[in-house]
Amino acid sequence: MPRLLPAAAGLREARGSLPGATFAMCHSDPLDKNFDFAEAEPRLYAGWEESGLFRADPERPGPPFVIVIPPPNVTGNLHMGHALDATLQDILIRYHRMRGDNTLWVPGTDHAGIATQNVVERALAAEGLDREELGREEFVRRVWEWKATYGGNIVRQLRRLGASCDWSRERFTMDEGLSQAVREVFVSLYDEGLIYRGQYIINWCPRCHTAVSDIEVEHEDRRDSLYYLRYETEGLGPLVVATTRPETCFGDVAVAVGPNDPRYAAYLGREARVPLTGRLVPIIEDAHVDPDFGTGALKVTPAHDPNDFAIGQRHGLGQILALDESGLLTGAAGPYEGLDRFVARERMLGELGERGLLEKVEPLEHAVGVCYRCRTVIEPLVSRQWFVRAAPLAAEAARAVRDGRTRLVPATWEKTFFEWMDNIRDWCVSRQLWWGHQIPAWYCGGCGRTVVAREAPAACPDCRGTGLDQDQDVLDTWFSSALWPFSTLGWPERTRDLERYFPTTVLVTGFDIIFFWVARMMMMGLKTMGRVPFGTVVLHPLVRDAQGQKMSKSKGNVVDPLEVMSRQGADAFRFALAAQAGQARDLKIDEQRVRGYAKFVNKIWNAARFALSALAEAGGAPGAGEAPGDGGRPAALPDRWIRSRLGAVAGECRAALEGFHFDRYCDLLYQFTWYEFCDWYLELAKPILHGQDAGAARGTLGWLALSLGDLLRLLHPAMPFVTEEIWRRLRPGAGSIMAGPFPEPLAGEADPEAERQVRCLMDLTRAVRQVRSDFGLGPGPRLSPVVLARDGEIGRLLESHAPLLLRLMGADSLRLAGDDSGRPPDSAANVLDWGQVWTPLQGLIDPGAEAARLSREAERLAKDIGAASSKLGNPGYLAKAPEDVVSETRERLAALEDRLAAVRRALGVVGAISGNGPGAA
RNA sequence: AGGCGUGUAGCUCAGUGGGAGAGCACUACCCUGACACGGUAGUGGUCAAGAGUUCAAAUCUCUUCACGCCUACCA
Repeated sequence: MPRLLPAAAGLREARGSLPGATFAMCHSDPLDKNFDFAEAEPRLYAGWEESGLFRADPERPGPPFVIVIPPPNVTGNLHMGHALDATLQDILIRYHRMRGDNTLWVPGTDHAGIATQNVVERALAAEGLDREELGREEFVRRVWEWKATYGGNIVRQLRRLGASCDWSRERFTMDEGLSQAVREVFVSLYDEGLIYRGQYIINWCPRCHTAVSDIEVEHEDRRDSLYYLRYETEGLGPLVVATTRPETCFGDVAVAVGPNDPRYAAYLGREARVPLTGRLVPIIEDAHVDPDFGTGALKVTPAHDPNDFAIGQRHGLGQILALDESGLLTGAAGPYEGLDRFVARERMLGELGERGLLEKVEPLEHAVGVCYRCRTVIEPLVSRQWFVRAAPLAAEAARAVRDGRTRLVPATWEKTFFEWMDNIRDWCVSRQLWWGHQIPAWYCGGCGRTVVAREAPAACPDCRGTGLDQDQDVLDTWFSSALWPFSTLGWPERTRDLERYFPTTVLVTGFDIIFFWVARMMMMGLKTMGRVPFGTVVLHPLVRDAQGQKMSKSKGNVVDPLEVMSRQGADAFRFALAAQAGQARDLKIDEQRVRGYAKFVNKIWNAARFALSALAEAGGAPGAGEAPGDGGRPAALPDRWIRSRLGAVAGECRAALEGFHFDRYCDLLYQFTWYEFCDWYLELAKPILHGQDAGAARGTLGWLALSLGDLLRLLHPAMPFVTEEIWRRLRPGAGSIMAGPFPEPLAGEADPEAERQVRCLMDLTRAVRQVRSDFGLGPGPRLSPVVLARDGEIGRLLESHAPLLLRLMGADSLRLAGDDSGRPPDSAANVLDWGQVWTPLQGLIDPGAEAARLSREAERLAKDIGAASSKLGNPGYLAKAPEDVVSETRERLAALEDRLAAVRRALGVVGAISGNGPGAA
């Protein structure tokens, strides 16, 4: 009678109190040859969502395991980076959920200031509208409207991937609660003097019409020109200055030369005439000037160059704005006023040439700053902006990483992190946009006082005037994302979620936003919460195309994850991403590889098909929880073996996931599933299942079902859909596979004896198959191998499994022969007497080719034997190498020698067949 | 300029002190009753180059070469 398997024999049942779930009927026929992912994925996902298994409950027991998703842009569509990010997070979340941890995965989206504003502006342009026409209020209303219509894309797309987020906790960076968090942080940092407003040189995008922070400027190498301009002086002849931006000369306030530069000693204290304007500026010396670059003289334009700005400060020089916010020349440029900077440059060069003020032009390769959003050349500009004083915050963040409160994985990123944190500059947080968190600062029209407050003040605290105007700027979008780990949990309210789930456990993201996001979350988390916002940061590679090129629309090499999923299925896609998520910096996504894992999904599906049909044949599925057998331990060798191996693999999977080695986890399961579970276990189980012994068949069937279930559980975090679909057929009514448990190695299941015996069966089988293959026999001819059984145990093993071996080998009979060498075989392959097998094969083989092949093998073996024996003849090795290493080498040497002997015997046989081949050497 | 990283089979990549591995591709044979999206057996490598440390180096150290990325105020 089948009975319930005792817990000790199976893998632990679910702990905790995850809600049981009921599911809709399975639709596809269990006997379909392929998994119909297109049908199953949406159905399964809907079932999961309804079941409530994604939802976190702070009152449940269990250690918290919390991830906040890196919020994608609300206007965005799922790209490869998101897909990788979400896959890795989902693997961790599902693994920990199955383990019984109290898991929470917070999803959400980012309002993405510039990006979103640009997108909506483009859409309006298509309607013939522009933002200025609409006015701020109407424009912002349109953006919200846009968000309502299109903002759900990415969230739906994450569902297609199988992401098990807690959608009841979905957040948006401009939600009321999160906006409140933003104001709260801004005001308290201002009160502490960590936020200030000031007139400094900043990076200005003339297309987006806004300031951008230093890290939002990307540098592109460009071939440009270096122009040598003559600045006339009184009596001393012209002073030649090299510049790449001649149009900024209208903003020049000085010419600087290096300290103690003998070439220019006479010029110091004199004045130079700015070309085309006739304006006189002082000639000064400053340490910044590199005497070896250009002419060793530098024009100083404090309003339009960060270095010149610093020089201007040092020397108390003024500033002249030569360019406006659209990149057009100002009134300072006289006749050039109103011209675009690049147009003006061309025209000026003509005039300079005509007037003999252009000494020469040299080609120059240099880096040009461009806007990371629209790639327009950035114009440094003096402007009044809000800044976060970053150094003290960064110092805390760096300390937290140095003392291990937050760990970066892989740790090599720590150096990069410190490098930046130790050299951090103040963060310009104001943006001249309409879409975003408006800065909570008000200016009194009466007395000019600035009021920074959580809510709009009714009147000026100084003059009581009511004419207060709020700052028109909004905050950098990264300001609100920096608060994400706690703002999403309800802060500044003291919520139950915040208490239970903060700090979060792991942050998973690409290394490209370490500075933009990770560092700033650390700074804000430490400042605001007094704790690091996450314990571990997992930095994954960046996804590239199959050639390793960055994906971009202009290159046309963008691979759409949705398309890949619709062709190959979400499971295959996820598995491909995770299997390649090693410690490298690039992840090359190639659909061929995804296709390979789709085959793997098919392999799993068919293994299940086999098991399910065997269960059905046995008269109603006993279910994986039921198995006959004694004392809950498997009796048959294949079952003992697979239980032992499953336990070991479960342990390795756990270790891989705990260490964030997603690639190892995937590789492990791919190899085990295909080459052990399918190729060997199922094959070894077949004769038992189809055999005469009904009790044995029932027993193996139970273990087969149980083991398949455990395998599915191991695979589930990476391949949620197919594993769930099979699980429901395998254990109807048992609830979702995602409720766990995740298999773990149990001491009672390790069975080294069974593993050794199965290895031996495998070696023997392989040896015979090799004979068959080497001689090109095909499956037709029946063989009668003779095995040299050199010890009683092996003999008994072979005798007890003779039918199995005959089946595997395709042999008619299997004979055991004694051996007089007395050496115990350590590799069963070596006990086959090939000569006995081959002798009757005369006429079926090509002796010449066979002799050549065997000679090559003999050569290789001799080389390996030479290496191993010289090692064993080395006194240093024997003295210093660990004992197990030495004995391993001895065993290997013996095995190699056995093999060589067999190959030589074989050569003798081949020689005998050919009549003149190489003799038995 | 500085920092980081990479270089292992045709391709994509694991492997961090003791037998050079995986997937794909390739070759041969096989539609064996889960799967031809399959099975079996194979081919293929001076682990970029050189030197050093060690009984022992793909692995540790140094140098060189090639490539990539990041940071940076050479106008």
